Amino acid sequence: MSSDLLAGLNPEQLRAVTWPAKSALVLAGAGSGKTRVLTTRIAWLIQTGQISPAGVLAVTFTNKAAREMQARLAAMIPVNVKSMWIGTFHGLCNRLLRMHYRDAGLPQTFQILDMQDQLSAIKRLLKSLELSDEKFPPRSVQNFINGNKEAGQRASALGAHDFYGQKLIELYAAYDAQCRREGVVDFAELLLRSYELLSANQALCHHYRSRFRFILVDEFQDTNRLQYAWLRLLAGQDNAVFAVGDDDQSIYAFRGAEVGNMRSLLRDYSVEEAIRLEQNYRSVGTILKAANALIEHNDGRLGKNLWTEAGEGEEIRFYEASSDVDEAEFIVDEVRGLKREGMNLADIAVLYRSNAQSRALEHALVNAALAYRIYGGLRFFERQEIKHALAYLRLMDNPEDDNALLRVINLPARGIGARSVENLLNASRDGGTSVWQAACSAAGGRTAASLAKFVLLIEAMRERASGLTLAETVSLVIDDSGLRVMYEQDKKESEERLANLDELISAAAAFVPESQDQVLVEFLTSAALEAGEHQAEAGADALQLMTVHAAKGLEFDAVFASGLEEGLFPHENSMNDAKGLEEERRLMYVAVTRARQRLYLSCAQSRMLHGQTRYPIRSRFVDEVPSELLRVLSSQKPLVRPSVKAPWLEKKSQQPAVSVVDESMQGLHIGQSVTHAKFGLGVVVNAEGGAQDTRLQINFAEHGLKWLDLRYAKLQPA
DNA sequence: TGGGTCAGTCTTTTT
DNA sequence: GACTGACCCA
Repeated sequence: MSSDLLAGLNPEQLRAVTWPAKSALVLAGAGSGKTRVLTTRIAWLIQTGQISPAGVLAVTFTNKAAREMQARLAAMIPVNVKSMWIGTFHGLCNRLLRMHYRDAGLPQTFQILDMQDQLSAIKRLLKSLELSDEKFPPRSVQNFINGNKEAGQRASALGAHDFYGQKLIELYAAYDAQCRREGVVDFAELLLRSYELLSANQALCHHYRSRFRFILVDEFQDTNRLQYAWLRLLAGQDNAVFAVGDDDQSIYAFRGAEVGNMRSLLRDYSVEEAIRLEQNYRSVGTILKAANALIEHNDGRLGKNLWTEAGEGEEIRFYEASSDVDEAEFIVDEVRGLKREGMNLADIAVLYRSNAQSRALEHALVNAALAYRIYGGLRFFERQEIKHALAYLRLMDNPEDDNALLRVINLPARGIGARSVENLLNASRDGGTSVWQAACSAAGGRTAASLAKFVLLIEAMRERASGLTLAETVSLVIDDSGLRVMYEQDKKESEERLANLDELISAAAAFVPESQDQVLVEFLTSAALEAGEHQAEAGADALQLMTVHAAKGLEFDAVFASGLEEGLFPHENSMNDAKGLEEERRLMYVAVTRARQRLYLSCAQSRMLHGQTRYPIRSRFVDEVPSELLRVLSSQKPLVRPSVKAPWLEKKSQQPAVSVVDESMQGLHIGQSVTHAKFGLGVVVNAEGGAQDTRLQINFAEHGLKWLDLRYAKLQPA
């Protein structure tokens, strides 16, 4: 009967699926059927009696992927998929910590801080320690803490060479102490804490080791050091780690992912050779050729070449727009055309490097009345009204949660202003208590009628909520806290916010808890862990807009890779070191390999960014695609930059550029491509000075922005 | 205390 | 452009 399962697999897939009970590394190219391999292997292991469902530990990259894997398995074999441990690292660690909260030294109902919460916790800490956030930017403190946690390092294990470093370490320790006091745990802490739980607790570790004989990991290229260590710990000497990944699609180094884990796995688990899945079932030939050519430019790859039995397909279309607006309009036109040809909007994606780029697209789409869906930006559980409501819920569950308390203590305004809060914070710091306790004692005092009311409000809500369902509780909180009235009175955006609050009640009604006794905690946990993954879900027929990161693992009939400009894609923060640039290129590789049939590449000669206009030049990634694969669209805009008068010049009327008389520019103008003997190709982006001393600012492809004196710089129109 | 305005800042990607 | 923090005034 296992032949059913294995039917239709190609030889490499079959080899991977039926790999014996030892560790393996599967190098799975984009569109090579890796999800199928992974799920089929689990099904095969169960069907051949090598493991029971409860012995399965599978790690996915997103919660959505975990759900999909469960659904697929349920369709493949008749087992209770609930008994399997399938989830993200964070989800699995959360599960572990909830089950063994005592051993882990956590309160039973510990709450999870998302990045926002963590940041505000850090800001609060800095304030209480009277450290200026100029010297210690909360963001970098956050990075420091998370970076170290992801490397498995506690503050106590760190050493510093200088005063500043020492201070950071102290902050890290103080932050952890604060979290402990408040009963909260950040993302990285979930992992680190469960790692420590297992390594400190032999019996527990053994228990899980003997349970999970087979450990399967998807998107292995995006695991970080701590996750790798966690896997090693669980695998011990005897268990088999079956890791599936693609080093060419490693795009999360910025948050600690180590592609090197792939090589480490080969070494640490004595895997002789990786299994390569190179046959692609997704894209046509030209797209694969482009992807292969592009990724060739990276060094140190494990090596892999995608091929297909499908035909060559169409050429890749390239369009260089005059502006971001023009680019958006071009995309809209093409999407309309595709729709006329019968393509579903939902099978078309517009990808971009950063979320901010969606604005121009959105604008054009609204004008064109095309249905679209944007993934990214603010997620549901990150919206302020939702976070406010959740904060009340958290507070009811655990009043020691200072983060939650401070968020809503004066929201809606109830006469507890900045001054009172300050006093509370001081009292809590001096007394070594939570802010809640400080509020309780201060509420007894004479001046604190509003504080007393707040304390009573929370307690009353807690009492009234007992015995209610989750949805009823959420509804009660929204009403009794005054949030609903507050938004009803507030005209700005109130409709949407109220709708979101109602949506929260619906989400609570639809929530399926694992157990009956911790429903609220589970709900809050899932809100934090799944805050809204930026992954597309099937829905109405609408054009899909998302970042390239969010598109990982997805595929579309047609893909627009937009904003292919130096400084944007590759992003300026990453393009100056080799590693950063290679990650950008992998990102581009991911973008390209999302497309099944048709791929568009586009860039713009001018773009509004951060509220000002920039004149970027075409991304090097466009040039890394072999030109014979490209079809350049728009005849009046050849690959070489045109030297027509740029339309955006009019907009620059307040800019210094205007003070320059035309003659002084020797026939050059802003937006024009030029070459310089030393700096190479660039674009004139600004000008200043008078007729005698004109200086031009030029954005060079290789050397970035430079001011050059027109009298000396020998510039040639390109 | 609370609401308003304004200037200044920082913008890559996210489990 | 969006969000923050600072400042001012009722």
